[in-house]
Amino acid sequence: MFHDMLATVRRIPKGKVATYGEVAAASGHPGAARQVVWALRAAGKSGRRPVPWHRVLGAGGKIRLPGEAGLEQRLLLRAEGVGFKGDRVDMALCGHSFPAAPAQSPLN
DNA sequence: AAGATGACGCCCG
DNA sequence: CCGGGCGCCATCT
Repeated sequence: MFHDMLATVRRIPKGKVATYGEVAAASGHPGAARQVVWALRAAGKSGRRPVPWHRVLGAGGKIRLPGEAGLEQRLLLRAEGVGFKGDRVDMALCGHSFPAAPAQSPLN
């Protein structure tokens, strides 16, 4: 399950970002933003696949990561060329638009 | 099975 | 704009 979230997060291109809610919806689990969190947490612990966790933000482009991790995330994003609006990420510029990938409906 | 946890999201004050 | 509270959903103990 969290695998879906991680897969979606991995699809976020460099220089772009997405919110937990977006990732959840794009993963086919709308409303399961918390599962994205859980997935990223689990990924950071067990999995250590190149999951661009830093490209995942809270609604409005707010960094929800506490402590140094949050600073780290900001640095990484800036390093990728993500535009910032003060402490917030400029979603209007770097907000990644998912191809609407409903995991249940590959048909289209 | 019930209770607790979480890097959330949105409404209200 | 910020803080607080409640709801959501999957997983773990």
